[in-house]
Amino acid sequence: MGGKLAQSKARVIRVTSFDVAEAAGVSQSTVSRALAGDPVVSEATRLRVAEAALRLNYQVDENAARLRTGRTGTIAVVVVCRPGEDRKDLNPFHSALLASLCGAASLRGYETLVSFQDGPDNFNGRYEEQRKADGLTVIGTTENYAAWDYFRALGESGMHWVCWGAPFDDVTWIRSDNHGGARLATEHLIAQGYRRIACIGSTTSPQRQFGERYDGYAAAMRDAGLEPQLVPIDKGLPREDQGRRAVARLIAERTPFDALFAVCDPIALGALEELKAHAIAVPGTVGLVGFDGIRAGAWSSPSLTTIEPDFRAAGTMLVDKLLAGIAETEHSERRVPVHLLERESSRRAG
Amino acid sequence: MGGKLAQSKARVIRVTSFDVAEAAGVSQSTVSRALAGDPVVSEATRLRVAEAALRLNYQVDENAARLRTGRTGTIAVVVVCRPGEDRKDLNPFHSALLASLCGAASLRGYETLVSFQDGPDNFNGRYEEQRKADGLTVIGTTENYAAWDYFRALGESGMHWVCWGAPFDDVTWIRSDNHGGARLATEHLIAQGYRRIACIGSTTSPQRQFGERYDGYAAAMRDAGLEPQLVPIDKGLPREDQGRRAVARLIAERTPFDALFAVCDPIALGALEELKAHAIAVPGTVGLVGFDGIRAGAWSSPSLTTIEPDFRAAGTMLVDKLLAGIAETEHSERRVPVHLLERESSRRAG
DNA sequence: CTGAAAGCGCTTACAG
DNA sequence: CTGAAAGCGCTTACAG
Repeated sequence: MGGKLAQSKARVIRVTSFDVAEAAGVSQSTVSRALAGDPVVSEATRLRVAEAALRLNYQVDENAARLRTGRTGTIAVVVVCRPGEDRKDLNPFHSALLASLCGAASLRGYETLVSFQDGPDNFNGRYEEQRKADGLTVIGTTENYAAWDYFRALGESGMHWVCWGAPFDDVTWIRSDNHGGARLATEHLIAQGYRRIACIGSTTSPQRQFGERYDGYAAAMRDAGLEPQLVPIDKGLPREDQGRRAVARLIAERTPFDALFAVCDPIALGALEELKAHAIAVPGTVGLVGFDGIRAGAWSSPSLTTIEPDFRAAGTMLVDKLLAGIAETEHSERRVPVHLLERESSRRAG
Repeated sequence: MGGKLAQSKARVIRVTSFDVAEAAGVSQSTVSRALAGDPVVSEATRLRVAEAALRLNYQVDENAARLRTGRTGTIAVVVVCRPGEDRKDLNPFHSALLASLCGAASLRGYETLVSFQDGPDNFNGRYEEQRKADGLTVIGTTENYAAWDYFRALGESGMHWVCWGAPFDDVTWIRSDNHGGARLATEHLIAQGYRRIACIGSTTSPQRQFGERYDGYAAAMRDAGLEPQLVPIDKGLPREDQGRRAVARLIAERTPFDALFAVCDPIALGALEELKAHAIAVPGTVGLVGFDGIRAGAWSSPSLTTIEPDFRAAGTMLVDKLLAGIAETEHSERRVPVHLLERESSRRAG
């Protein structure tokens, strides 16, 4: 009975364009044209219709409109999560990227239809076929390989999509300028007078950006006549712990080093803690630069020099690349610009 | 010509339920029933239909389905921005809340339709009338009063909505347990032996939580027989600067204090910087507790003791309260639980 | 400039 | 268990 009542209440009197037509004394098709701003309707009619629509509190039923036109004005956004992970606990990077994406779409006149997906029972990228969106953006954790395989396969069928974070290169992606950023970081350390600069990172991580950052670092080192040196991270640990372990290992092995480039900020912050634990002065004895520009780096002691991608650009580039794909327009950019955020951890006097 | 070409390509061969019907040798209505899982169709038929649908790559046109049923399975989320502010540059708090909300909706089987709104030309909360969503959640900056007035007025018309961040109390909101959290913070400082505890905050801010936090602080002080003392923040400045200024003023005025409770973490971090600039030991000479549990506080030196709201709960509570409103069910919770995150800035030996 | 009509692709009573 | 038919509320040729 409660259910029936609720249902009958839900079936509230809907105002349709026919009601507006009657109130304005015109036909339903004229209402549609007038409200859509078709210049063919006379100003007087448009006004009468607009007034009636306002008075009746009329809104176009978008489902009916879309059924006719096929246009949705919507971009689907899928956030890939770790299976079993709490969907409500997205990390700050992905939260910021999601927000940037939604904001950029909004500026282009699109709404975003967001869903979180973590397993085969809820994978869905068929938004175009379902007529729920004009295209798809996929972001989220790199680690969910099943998800990325699913979307890569879907893409074969010609749907419009772009992504950030896929573990492979043969899809349409946007990424930070990792190579250029790592080069910036390394050249900065060299300019500060550091010479034995090690890189805490990985060349084999599914995180493509880690490899790209190592490459940028190594290129800058070689250009300066210096020997690149990789301190590999231990898989499966939290990033901070990977940083701590890497430094602990360097010290235990008595490897000489006077600076560290960490392929991401959390690794750098962990490394910083371990250096402090060993009473190694930063930046006095060892210089340190991270990558990503996370906020926490501004409050560490010393504050962390880092490479900061332009996040706002990230959202815009994803949206613009997607829209270009839909419109079959050229759009060659796919690297988000980065800049050096120089703080204390790399500031060596002289 | 390019436009025409693009259009003709867009008008790609759509697979409908009639195509599936033909392929499976049944009627269109049977296809609809079979794919919807109607138990009335025979297992053999269901299999034939499912196979044909898969082979033809068929997906239900959700616009047509919704036009018939009226259900959307979608929650609209409006993010209120500052007018003129870059929509792509949402602060970490709102990014996290947005992500939490989308994730929570996802767990309840809903997708979220996100839009960013900042001015009268793009205000839109008419998602139910437009049949784009079953209800609305509004989050974002408190400062955009025009936006909040718009949504409050809309709410009068009986639409389903809940919000976080409105500058008034007479709407359906979810908030942190600000009073309880401030009490926790204050009692913690008292337990650590601090007595002259000042509160950096405001009792008149449109940010309702600031007033609630001051009240909780004041209540805890009085319960302990101590005198509450408010250090008001200067309007219109970045939060960090408000913290710096407040501490500078306390020192300039030679007001005695041995601890500070800041009504939010950024204010606390600014206060911490100013204390350090004056060589005042934290927590040795002055104890400090913030509110919000932002990540940066974990990396400050000393790290910041704070009150952390349960963000995951925030998204869930918003979604559940909205869904309860739609279903006309009881849902009385509206305070997100908080807990004390004890770190270094308040840890006084003895 | 306006109206009558077709049709977008479904779901769901109604019959059988 | 299945099919024929109505109808959800629009947009847009087609006529006038």
